[in-house]
Amino acid sequence: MSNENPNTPAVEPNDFIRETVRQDIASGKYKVPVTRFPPEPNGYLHIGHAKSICLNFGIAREFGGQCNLRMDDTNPTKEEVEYVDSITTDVKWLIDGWADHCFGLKPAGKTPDAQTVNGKKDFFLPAIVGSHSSLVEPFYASDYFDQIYEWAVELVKRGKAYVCDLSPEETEAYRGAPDKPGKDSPFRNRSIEESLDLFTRMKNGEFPDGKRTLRSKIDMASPNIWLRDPLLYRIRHSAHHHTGDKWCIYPMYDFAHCLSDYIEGITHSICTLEFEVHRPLYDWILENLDLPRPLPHQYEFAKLIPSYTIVSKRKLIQLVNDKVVTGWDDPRMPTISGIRRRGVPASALRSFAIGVGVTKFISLTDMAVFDHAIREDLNKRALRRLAVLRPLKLTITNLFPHHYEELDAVNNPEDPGTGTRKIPFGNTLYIEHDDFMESPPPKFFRLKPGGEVRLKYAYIIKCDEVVKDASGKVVELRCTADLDSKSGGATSGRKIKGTIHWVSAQHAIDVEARLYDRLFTVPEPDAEGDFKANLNPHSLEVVTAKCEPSLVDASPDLRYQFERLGYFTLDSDSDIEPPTPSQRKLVLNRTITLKDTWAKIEKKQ
RNA sequence: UGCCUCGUAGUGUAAUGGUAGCACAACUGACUCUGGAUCAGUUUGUCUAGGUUCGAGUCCUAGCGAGGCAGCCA
Repeated sequence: MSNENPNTPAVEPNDFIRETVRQDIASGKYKVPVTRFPPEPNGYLHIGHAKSICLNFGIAREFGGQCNLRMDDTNPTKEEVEYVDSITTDVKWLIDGWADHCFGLKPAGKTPDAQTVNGKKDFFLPAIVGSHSSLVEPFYASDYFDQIYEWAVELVKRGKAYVCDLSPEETEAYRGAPDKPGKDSPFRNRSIEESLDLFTRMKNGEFPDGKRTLRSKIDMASPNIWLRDPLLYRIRHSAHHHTGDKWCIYPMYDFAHCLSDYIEGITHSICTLEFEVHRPLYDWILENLDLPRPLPHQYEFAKLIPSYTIVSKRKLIQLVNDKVVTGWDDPRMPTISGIRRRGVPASALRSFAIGVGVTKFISLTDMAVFDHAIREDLNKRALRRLAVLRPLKLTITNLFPHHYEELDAVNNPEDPGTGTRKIPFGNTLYIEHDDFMESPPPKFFRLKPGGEVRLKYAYIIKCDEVVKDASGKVVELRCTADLDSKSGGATSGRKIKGTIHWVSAQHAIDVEARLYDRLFTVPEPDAEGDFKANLNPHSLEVVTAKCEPSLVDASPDLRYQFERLGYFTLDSDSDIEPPTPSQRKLVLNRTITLKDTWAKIEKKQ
């Protein structure tokens, strides 16, 4: 399957961050932009991350730069290799064929080189860009622990940092409040030598967790809380997924992030709004270390908040642990892996993630916009197939029971190059149960007693008889066909308002169709109260669908449209290589329904 | 009661002192062997009050509203 978006926008996106990048390149501040996508490996990537990925990689590709993937792994108690792997897979999938040529990775196992620049000591770890080699891997902030430690020592030597013995509770009390200045720590003015000694001993594991910290020395009275001598290092006797048990002290986000950016030569460090108040600290750290190369700068944008779902990692993990969904990649999840499994092409997700724009205004993005992006993409590429989700038997009484013919069906009217296929037709069919109503409301132009309808690619039929079982349920329709009305036939031009899909009962294959719907029933599930009270009880319905036989060859790389129903994709629960085609177990996920004007009319009536 | 940020149709997003546009949604209609797609059209907007200016969504002031910040999380 081509990963190219069939609707690549003619105009490149523009926003306040790109504006800055443009100016920085024009002024010669940087030669090319180097961005990074820095997730913490403590959960799966979701649709909100997709926006960030598209922003960072988008800037890289538009300005001839690069974008590094970096694990922001400075907290050993929360991070796992499973998440590193899923993140890497998801990023690759999302940018494949679009920005993989500016994907910055590093040689496996490589850490920064010490070098001298303009007479100053420096650490630098350049990326390998656009490599598909297996000898490259993502960057890890934890690969910089040696360098970050050295810089911490440097800050102490410059009198810009000190070891503090305050307990966590005392530290909090000393910090003050947003509208109340803090108080200096009693350890703030201890000697450089003593801090150096204590910091070394912290590193050597002489103290238990929480006993001491390394703090910057800035201003306890600052109106910005993040400038009130924020912590640089804490003690954590805990193994790390990437560095093992080498360390028992770990740098805080604020200290590690700006320096990681610097080491990789990042120019524009883009993050979400909640880090806005951290920016002065980001700058303070870099400016107080006398670094020889150009410094990175931080820019903030509003994260994506989609309606009818949640993106909080804590809540997502709860859905997984409580088995509300089958896993992180359940097609109802807003995770990138879930979206992928649902059958959404990467190009559709990108189109959405780019289309929502980049601002500093926190907004709720209507999921209908994503739905539209998916349909727009899939409409262009999906192979049309006939399938019936809820079968109703239909017998054509003026054809013999052994009647057999093959009809031509178009694979994709949006793409004539995909040609046609043959579909079998006989006197016994299945049609969609919804396509028949015994006493329909006005404007229902499908089948009704005595009414006529076109069978797609086949004949116009008339409903003569409705057969019911003992309970009164309709179990069969007996119809006569206008035998001259076959597509291309003598009376094929007759105007019939309705056209319905069907499959030949004798030739149809059974498929497990998983019909997914949105996971929540309200636009903002976690606005108030327990978000799980807003779960949609009908978010998954499983039916055995009757499909045209060509689907035995269904491929996970292709997308299908079941005509008049929706878009489907092969799920990984299917057999890929069965002993014989007829033994193949097929599971299809409904990616999204087609737009349904009738449902809207029906609702109004 | 501190600091920072943000307010443009229902939703999201443009307009960089010069005709408020686009997308989604909604609604009409055309076309249709997918009630899909496509095409044409309609409805709805600059938070408020002052000021600067020939001219303000844009600049200034004040107000109102929303959000963020007091993890040894990121």
